[in-house]
Amino acid sequence: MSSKARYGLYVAVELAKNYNKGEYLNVTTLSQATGVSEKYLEQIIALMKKAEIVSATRGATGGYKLTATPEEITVGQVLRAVEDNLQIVDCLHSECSQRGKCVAHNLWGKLYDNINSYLDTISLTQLAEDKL
Amino acid sequence: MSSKARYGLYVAVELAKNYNKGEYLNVTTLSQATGVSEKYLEQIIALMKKAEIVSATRGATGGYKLTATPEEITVGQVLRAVEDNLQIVDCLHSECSQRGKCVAHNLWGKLYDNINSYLDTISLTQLAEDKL
DNA sequence: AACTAATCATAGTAAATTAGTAGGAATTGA
DNA sequence: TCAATTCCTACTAATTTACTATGATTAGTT
Repeated sequence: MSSKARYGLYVAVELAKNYNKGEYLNVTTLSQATGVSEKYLEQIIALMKKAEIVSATRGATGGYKLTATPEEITVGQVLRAVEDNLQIVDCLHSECSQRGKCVAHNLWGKLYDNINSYLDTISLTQLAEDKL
Repeated sequence: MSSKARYGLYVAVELAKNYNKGEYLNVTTLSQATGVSEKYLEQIIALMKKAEIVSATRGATGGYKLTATPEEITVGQVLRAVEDNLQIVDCLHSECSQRGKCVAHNLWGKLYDNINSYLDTISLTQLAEDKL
């Protein structure tokens, strides 16, 4: 797992903690809470936004919030949004010249399913409360 | 997963196919069977040997064979031997200054356990016969 | 004893990836 | 209009990956 995965979880947990307030948290606040630079967080949050885990408002008073409750959003959603390597190998979800010939290919597919079904059992609430 | 993981599985499957003959396969044979260079395979097999999945004899007529039956050896054993990244993050099994403070750390541990317990249900025989 | 075929050990390297930094455009509330 | 914010994209140093290369060591054969 890359630093993006870890930082993505930090951001998600921070937004989860503040979810009931209904406010948008800006990147400066998130940077202070997580200890990650604002500029790097922007890039990571952009991926989460693309995956529709967070929504944003721009301009003054802008910021980010979760698009669903922390009970509904899973660790799997966050990691798939942020971590390219979660797909195990590049050829798994693109075309692969060895498809069918490579003994590993099907294994990677099954492993991917296994990992994701586990990660999707864990909500942000569970992660935040360390109830794994 | 790196190329070492894939090639490690190729080698393991090839040795599994020839297990009943009881012979040692040399790296030239394995290279031809897998399409991977001899020199790169040597390095990968060295890791498998260190993990006691394969044994070797040197000198003329030397080569490699599995240390147990293909039914007994699991895909998990091979991948742990060969793939550093299987441990998800470096800090998981070494000292980590953030231990306890980092919400991700425990998750990585649970994920690691989950992945390995899955991979350890799959034998080389199953992999070779594509019965996942 | 010499020869040959093999493993074993380790150094080196080009390409790709990671983990950021940096600059500035676009947006929006006051 | 101004100021605070997100959004977009280019750049870069350090690390990792995926090998290649060289040579020492070992052991069966002649």
